[in-house]
Amino acid sequence: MLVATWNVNSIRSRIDHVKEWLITNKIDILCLQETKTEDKFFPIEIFSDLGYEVSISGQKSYNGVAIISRFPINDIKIGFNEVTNDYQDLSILSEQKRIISADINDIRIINVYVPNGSSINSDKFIYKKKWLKCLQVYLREINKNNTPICLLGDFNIAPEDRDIHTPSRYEESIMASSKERELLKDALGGELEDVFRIFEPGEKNWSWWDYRHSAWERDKGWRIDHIYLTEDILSCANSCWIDKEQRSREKPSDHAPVVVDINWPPSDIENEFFF
DNA sequence: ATGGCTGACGCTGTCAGA
Repeated sequence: MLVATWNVNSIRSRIDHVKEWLITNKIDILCLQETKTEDKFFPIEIFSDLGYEVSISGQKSYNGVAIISRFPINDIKIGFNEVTNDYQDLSILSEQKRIISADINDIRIINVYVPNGSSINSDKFIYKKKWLKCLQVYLREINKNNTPICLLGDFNIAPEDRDIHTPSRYEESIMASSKERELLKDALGGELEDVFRIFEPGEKNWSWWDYRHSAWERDKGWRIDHIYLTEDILSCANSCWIDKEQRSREKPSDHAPVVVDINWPPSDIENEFFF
């Protein structure tokens, strides 16, 4: 089973790329961020015509997340407030459409678009910190159910220096600061593993290249799009990769998709022994 | 790179992203 995450920077601008990529790569579950459209304008029928179910949480111009799945999507939860109700800034944190989760094939799929934060001394960074703390509460709540979790999306954080092209230039700046790295780590709580790093420990593995400064041509990127798995699915993961080719296309998103291949449901393996 | 691309909105400029 192939599960993917992709910040598409507007689904309506990227629809041809997304559709083609989905078909060519036989993706089973695709989580999108920055769809940048109200739900009424989301091109649902393009995906349903291909046999996918679609769950969306969008807003005008900014943010927006979506789950596109070949398998039935159950128990959809939009925003933080449908999962947790004991966090103080819940109403402010729910205004921006940045999180959607659902049960698919007995996995809790959690699709997030973490705020960028703008700069360390801005109000937006305060918002980012609050958002990450609320994510921690949210994940604790979902973890109580003991279902396998796949948390994926655009985290707007490079977890380590090897996830930045020139780390020395970005010490304690946005997306690289120790504070946001710590908050992300706290949210993951030791339960969720960055599956890409299980298979690929090396440097120069980026998922985002700035549109400016010829960042793509100079391969100056960051790895800020991640897939985190709980141990029960992690042990079924075969591989994880970043599809850089999508960043090289005409009119690309500034992010490339990240894909994980999982042997799921795990009973398939047992069946191979029997038959 | 002191915000130098891109997209949305809606109007020929402004905001936001990362």
